[in-house]
Amino acid sequence: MRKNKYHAIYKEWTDKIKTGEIKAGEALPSENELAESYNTSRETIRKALNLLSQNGFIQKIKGKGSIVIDVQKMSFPISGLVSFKEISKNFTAEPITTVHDFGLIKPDPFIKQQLNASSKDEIWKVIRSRAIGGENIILDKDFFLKKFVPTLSKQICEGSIYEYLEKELQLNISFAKKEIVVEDCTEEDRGYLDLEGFSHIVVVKNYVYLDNASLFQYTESRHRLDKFRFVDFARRGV
Amino acid sequence: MRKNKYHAIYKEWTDKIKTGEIKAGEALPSENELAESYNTSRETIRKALNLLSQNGFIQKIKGKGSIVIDVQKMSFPISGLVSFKEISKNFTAEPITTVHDFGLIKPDPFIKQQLNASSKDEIWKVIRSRAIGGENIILDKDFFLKKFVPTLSKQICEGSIYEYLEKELQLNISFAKKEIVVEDCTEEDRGYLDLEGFSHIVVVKNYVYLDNASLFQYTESRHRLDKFRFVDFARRGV
DNA sequence: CAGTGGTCTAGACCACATT
DNA sequence: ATGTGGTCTAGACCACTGT
Repeated sequence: MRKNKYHAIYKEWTDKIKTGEIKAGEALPSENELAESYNTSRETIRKALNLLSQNGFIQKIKGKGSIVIDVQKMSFPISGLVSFKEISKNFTAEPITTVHDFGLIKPDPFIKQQLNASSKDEIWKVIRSRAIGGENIILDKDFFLKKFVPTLSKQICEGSIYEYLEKELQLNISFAKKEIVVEDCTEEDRGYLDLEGFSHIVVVKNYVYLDNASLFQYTESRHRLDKFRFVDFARRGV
Repeated sequence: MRKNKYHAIYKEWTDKIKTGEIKAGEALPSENELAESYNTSRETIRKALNLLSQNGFIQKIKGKGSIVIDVQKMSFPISGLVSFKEISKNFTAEPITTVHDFGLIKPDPFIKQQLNASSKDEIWKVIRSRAIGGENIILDKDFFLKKFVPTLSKQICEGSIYEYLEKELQLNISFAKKEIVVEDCTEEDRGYLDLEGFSHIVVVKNYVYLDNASLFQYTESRHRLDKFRFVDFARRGV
């Protein structure tokens, strides 16, 4: 995909780790050896290794080397910015998306605040439920600023909106701020989901930004308690 | 603290952003200007700016510059590896820790598996509740491998175990894998917490590793539903 | 002691945005 | 054309680990 040298090296070693060609506890070749074998400089190797380290594949130990971290302890981190399509790969059952509401709206006070929108902005509102194994367990409420997403259709919403945004509209999603809380179920939740008597629901609020740092989407992903799972890898210190 | 040049520069600019000396949307000086003014090389400046970018302070835009991200949208990310003491800074009320159980145990099958421990390993078990505003809302269950933590006392557990581990024992906590799920309340939860009728509880499971990549702690932090909040900053892509 | 990763330098060329 | 960030190089010195 990208033509970065260090990214290619990163990819090559993530593959070796994922496939088990290198196992947890084993060491990678030293930075000097890698620099030699890839015919590149050590700093470039280090960029690749830092990526591996940040993403939880290896631990670098001064004076010793870079050793592979056990990646089995949890199914692999799917944290960060992931769309429903990516998440659902981890399920065996076939997920089904249903679009319940789709259209252009004027911002109500809540959305206006979430998206830093003005009263003149128009906003795409999309309400979708996600069924896995025959049960509707996730309710996704998406709001996009029309000035960044000029066109959208119900059909696109039945597939992957993100694929459309990135491939068709060439939008570069760059980062997101995420908040996870538990709320009381609403009438809307009860209407669209199979709640099985649960009175609360896990809400993941996402503020999504483009690469020019403008906020363009606010999303609430509402998960039935018993089906919610979030995994994360974190390095300590600044 | 550390004497890294790039880390010092990083710290200097996080301060300027946090205090509002530079506001969201404004640009930092260019990399060349910064290199000049700090009398250092551009690569060193870039290491500092990459830290700012990874931690959600700035967005770097090719051809334009590094602009400050709005950091108000959510109270500042306290994600990743944080101890209870750090979390509680964000509360106004004074938190109170109570140690309910403290001692050395032989691993039961569950803990054995969580810590990859052998039957001969000894394990410190610590059960603590956290009260904020007079209500016990968090139950922390900590398990440490004794081979990494030779001595521990009830008194230490009443304060910050992490401070003890890092300052006294000189252990370098390096990274953690985290999992967030919702479970049914247990009798233990009901015994130590003020649950107010909630039947479920948010469980944060933490697998904590030292800088030599050895797993030394497993922790379950059990939060009352209405008091749980997790925030995160994530950049997209590999 | 030799080998490892951690930091830093002073250059170079590129892709992109602005004027 | 100029200035910006993104990548890459070929060195250097340091702190740490092993023998």
